[in-house]
Amino acid sequence: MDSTRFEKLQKLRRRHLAYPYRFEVSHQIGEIRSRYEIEPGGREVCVRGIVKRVSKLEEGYMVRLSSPSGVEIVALCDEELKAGEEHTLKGKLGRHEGKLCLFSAVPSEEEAYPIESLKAEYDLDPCFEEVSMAGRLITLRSMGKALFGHLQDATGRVQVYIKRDVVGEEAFKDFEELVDTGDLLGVNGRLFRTNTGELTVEVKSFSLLAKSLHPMPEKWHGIKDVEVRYRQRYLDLIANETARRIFLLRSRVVQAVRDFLNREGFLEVETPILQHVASGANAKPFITYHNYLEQNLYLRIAPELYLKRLVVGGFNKVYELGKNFRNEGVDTTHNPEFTMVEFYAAYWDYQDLIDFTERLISHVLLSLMGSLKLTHKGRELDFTPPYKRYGYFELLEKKTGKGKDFFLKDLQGLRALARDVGVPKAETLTHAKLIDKVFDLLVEEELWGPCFVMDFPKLLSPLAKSHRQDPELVERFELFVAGKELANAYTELNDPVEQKERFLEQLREKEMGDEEAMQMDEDFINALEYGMPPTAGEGIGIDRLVMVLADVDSIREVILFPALRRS
RNA sequence: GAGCCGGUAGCUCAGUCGGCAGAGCAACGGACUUUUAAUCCGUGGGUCGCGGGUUCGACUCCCGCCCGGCUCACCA
Repeated sequence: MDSTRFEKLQKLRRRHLAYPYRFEVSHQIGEIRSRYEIEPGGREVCVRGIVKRVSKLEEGYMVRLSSPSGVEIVALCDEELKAGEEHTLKGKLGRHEGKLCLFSAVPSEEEAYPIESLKAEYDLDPCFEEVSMAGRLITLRSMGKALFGHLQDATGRVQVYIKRDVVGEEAFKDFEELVDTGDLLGVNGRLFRTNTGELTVEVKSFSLLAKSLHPMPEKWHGIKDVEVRYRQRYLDLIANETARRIFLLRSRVVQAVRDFLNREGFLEVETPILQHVASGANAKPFITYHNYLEQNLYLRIAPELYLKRLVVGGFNKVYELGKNFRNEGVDTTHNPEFTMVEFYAAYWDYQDLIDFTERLISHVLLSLMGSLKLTHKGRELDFTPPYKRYGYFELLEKKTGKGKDFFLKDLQGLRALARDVGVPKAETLTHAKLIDKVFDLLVEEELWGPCFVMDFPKLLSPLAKSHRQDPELVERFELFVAGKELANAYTELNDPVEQKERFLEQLREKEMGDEEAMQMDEDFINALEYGMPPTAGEGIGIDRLVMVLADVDSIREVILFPALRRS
C-alpha cells in the first residue's frame, strides 16, 4: 500500500467523503462515445498534416498528425516519420482507443482529404450535452490552473477537463490534493471537443468514488508479467486493452451461442455438477465430500448423461452451457475447469448436426466478426460452409498406408507402428488408446481448416450409436480447427442393452490400465430402458472457440481466472 | 514429472569480468487555463523471488526451494 495515498484517504474519511454510497450516472462511457462517434469501418482515406509526435509501438509507430488549424488524427504506420515534417498518409480509417486513426498508414502522393472534414463526418459535435459519468482515472495531466485526464471502464475511455474557473477554487484545490490516477471518479459536466478534436467532459463538479491505494500500472506498457495478469486479472483489465477486448468477445460468443440455440428451439437447462458417478467422458474427476450425505461426490466431467435423461423425459431439444471439471494437467489448451456447451436434439442424427454446426459457427462468426474468414496464428481460416469431411480411417490410411482392418484387428502390428511413430509407453496401452494416440500424433496437428473427422472406431466412443453401414464404427464426428478439437458430436446410442455392454467394455479397459475409461452409470441405463428417442448430441468447447476467434495460443488468455498454483 | 528460460523500484526493463543498485514511466516539490506517451526544473524511492554455500566482497558463481512461461510427458 502506498502511504501518501493512504493519508489522502484518511483526509477523505475525516471529511466523510471517503467511500460514498452512490453516484448518479447518466451515461456509460462507451454509450456516450458511440453516440457522438461514428465507426468509419475501414474506409480508405488519405490525409495530410504536420507530424506532431511519433511514438514507438511494439510494431511500427504511432503518429499524431495535425492540420494547420490544430485538429489532430492518429496514424499507425511502419515507417518512422520525424516530428515537424509534413506528410501525406494513406490508410484505413478506424478507431484506436476511441480516437479516429489511420491504420496501416503509408506515405502517399494522392490528394489528401482535410482532417477537419473527416472529423466533422465521424466525430460529431456533442453540443454541450450535460452528462454525469464515472470511471477510473487512468491518466492525469496538470496544466497549472487546469487538469486533463481520462476516465476509463470496460466500455471505453473519455477525457475530462477540470478547469479552476469552472469547478471553483476550493474544489480545484481538493482535486489536486486528494485525487490520484487510479482513483474512481464521478464527474458532472458538459461535453465538448478540444482544439485537437477529442470528446471531453468539461467538469462542473466531481466526486471521488473510491480511492486506489495502489499506484496504477504503467500507462504505456501496461502489465506484461503474465503471472500478475492471471492472478490479478483486474489489473490486466485496467491496464491492457487486449484483455478487455478478449473478455468482451468471450461474453459475446457465449451470448451468440445462446441466441442461436434459443432461436432454434433449444431449452437451456442446468444439471448437477456434483454427481455420484462422473461419467459421460474419458477423464479423471475431482472428488469432493458431502458432510450431510456422508459420501464422496464427483465434480462432473460432462453433463451428457443428465441431458440425455431429459430427452427421455420429453425435453426434445435441450442444452447446457457451463463448466466441466477434469482432474488433469494444465497447459496451453487445457484448464482443469473449462466451459462447454452441450446440446441434444431428439429425432436428429449426426448428419443433421453437421449442418447445424456449420450454421451455428456461421452465426457466431457473422454476428461477432462480421465475416466467415479470420486470421489465426498468421494463417487464414475460412469458415464458409461446407467444411471438409474426412473419414477417420481414411486419414489414418493416408498417413500410414494401413487400412481400418489393420488398426482394429492387428494389435501386434499397431503396437509396433505406435512405437515407430513415437507413441510413449506403446507397450502398455490398450488397443483403444493405441489407435487414439496414433491418430493424435499423426493426423490431428495437420487438420488446420475447419473440417469434420467422421466415423470413429466404436471402442473409442462408448456413448455413440453404431454406424448404420459398418458395425465397427460409430456415427460420430469431431470438428477440428487449427489442429485442435473444437466440437465432438454423435448419433446417441439409445439401446440400453448395447449401452450396458459398452460400459462393461469400458470397465474392462479400466482393468487393463486405462485410468480414464468411462464409468458405468446404472441409473442412466435405467433411463434408457424407458426409451430415448433417436437423438443426436454435440459438445463445443467454448474456451477453444474463443481462442480461435481472439487469435491467442493459450487457453489462459480466454479464462478470466485460470488455474494457477497458490502463490 | 523432465528439460530449457525467467523472477531487479509501483509498472516496463538495463545491470559488462564478482567490486557503491540504474533508466523511462509512476510518485513527491515547483512552473504552465485546450493537454493527450503533455512539456520544463528539482527530489525521494530497492528483502535484486526465498534459504544456504564459496569469497575480503555475491544481483552476478554453486546447491536447494518457491512461483511463472515454453517444450515434452500426462491429458481432450
